[in-house]
Amino acid sequence: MARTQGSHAQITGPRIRKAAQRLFAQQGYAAVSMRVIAREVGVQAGALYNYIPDKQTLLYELMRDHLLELHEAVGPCLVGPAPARLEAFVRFHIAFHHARPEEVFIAYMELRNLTPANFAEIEGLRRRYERVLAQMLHVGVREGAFSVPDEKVASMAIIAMLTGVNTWFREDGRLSLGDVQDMYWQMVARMVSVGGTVPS
Amino acid sequence: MARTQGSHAQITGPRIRKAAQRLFAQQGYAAVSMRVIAREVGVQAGALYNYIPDKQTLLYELMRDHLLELHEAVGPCLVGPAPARLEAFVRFHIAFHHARPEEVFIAYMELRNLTPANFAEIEGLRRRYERVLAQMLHVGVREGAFSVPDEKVASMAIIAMLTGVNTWFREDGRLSLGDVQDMYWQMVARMVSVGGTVPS
DNA sequence: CTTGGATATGAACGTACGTTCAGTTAGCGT
DNA sequence: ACGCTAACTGAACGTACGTTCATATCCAAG
Repeated sequence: MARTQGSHAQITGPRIRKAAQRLFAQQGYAAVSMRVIAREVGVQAGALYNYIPDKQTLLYELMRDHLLELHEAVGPCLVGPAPARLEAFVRFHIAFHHARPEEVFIAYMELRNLTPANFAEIEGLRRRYERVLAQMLHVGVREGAFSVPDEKVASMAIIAMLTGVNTWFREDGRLSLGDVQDMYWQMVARMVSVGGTVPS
Repeated sequence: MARTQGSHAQITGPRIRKAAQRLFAQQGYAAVSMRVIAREVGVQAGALYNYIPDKQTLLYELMRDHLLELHEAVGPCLVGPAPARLEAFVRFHIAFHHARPEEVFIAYMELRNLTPANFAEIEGLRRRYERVLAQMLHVGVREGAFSVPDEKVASMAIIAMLTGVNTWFREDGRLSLGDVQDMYWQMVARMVSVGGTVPS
């Protein structure tokens, strides 16, 4: 047998990526075999190599696509006065990451399974995103709207705290995502002293 | 050959754990074989089973010991007035985690490689630590020293932000660990409104 | 109806995995 | 001096790994 009924390339390709994404997030890159991904898609392992050069590239492209999408999506947060931009960023980061738990998980957990060259690329994209927030804080501080101990440290602190939402928030819990966005914005606003100076 | 010169059980046992810790942190549980751990210790793979029942238990015990040590070490932070307790907690969490990057990395990244029973145990210990901070905030809010949108959410936000230090802080960077502790305490203090009310 | 390329199969490659166990040695207590 | 046992070796178990490739089938275009 070969080429089973109704099979098409434009369907199999994306299905491989989706299956790999789900399995990598659930069990980890090293723990998921090509044969398991293939079974999930409904083909034999050999067929995967019509769509990807190897397992490593599959992981790399999942991460890269996620980060490129992140960069595109954060664009609209970069207009308006500093406090409004920061609020938009906080709400955006929470919503974007909540909508893509698998991509986020992989992008954070599987960095060490990348080859050095691929790691450098992904790390670069991640750093670029962190600089978006750092720059936002920098402008706000210069304008007198924000006050932080250190712009880079504050941006790392804020991103870590926002990304952390994914580890505990559940859709069916006592809080809605909107509630969580409100709370985190309130905490971040206080942290950077939006709307008033805090005594030392 | 058997039993090479100068080998002793009370040395080999801890060496296995140390080697596994380093390798798991560097390459991930699934990517590290028993043979590699054994080579690192200087024995054959079979000898490992004089000290551990299996690979899974080795991972579980590394995580459990780390979390138990964390619980013991946080004890001294639980005395004094609420703001002092919170400051002690912030400084403690940063210092404790900075001193144990491998243990921290494993405890966060390898949860999904635990069997369900082991996962439940580790998750319980992690939750208990989170409740330490949540309780601290609860008391502070009741006494009027703190103001947060939600005690549980704030505790998750603070822990995520503090743990995040491990992902970027380097000993040889422009900041000392003391600088970082100061900055994070300042940000956390503002976040929970220590020392003054912040306008909405 | 024929044909050719796209799409898949399934076997095979060499290597590695976690774990067990009979056998061998080293060093201690006596 | 010597036996005992803790400590370790090295081979073996069955299974799985990522990747390649000759082969087979399907479908669309002519």
